[in-house]
Amino acid sequence: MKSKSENYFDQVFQVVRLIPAGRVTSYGAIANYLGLKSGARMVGYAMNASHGEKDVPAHRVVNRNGMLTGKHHFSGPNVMEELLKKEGIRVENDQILDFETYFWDPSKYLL
DNA sequence: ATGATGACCCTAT
DNA sequence: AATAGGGCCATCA
Repeated sequence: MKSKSENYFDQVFQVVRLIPAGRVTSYGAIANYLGLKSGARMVGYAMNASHGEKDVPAHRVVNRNGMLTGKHHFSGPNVMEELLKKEGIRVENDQILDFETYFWDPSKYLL
């Protein structure tokens, strides 16, 4: 059933898996790196499929605003921020503090 | 095939 | 500065 669609998600999974611990990135950054014309929306959709994957730290992926928009999609309501806190990232009110400091740009680091 | 939804982003007022 | 709306396109019913 997957066919080529799986390849599309695979691209996103690859990048997300490459995110170093203690770092975060945004959907738009991934979409930009992969050149996804679809926009950041499909990146988030791919993350939804990442639920079945194990090595896909979706908690390290947040929106452009550094806000944990997808925290509700995790196993628990506060799982995402808890994971980020364990990584050493400060999270408050579903938003990452010093987001720019922890931001990890794939097109810049993966180069 | 159409309609509706969505872990978003950008531009305009 | 803050708020509102539109656009992008893949997946589901």
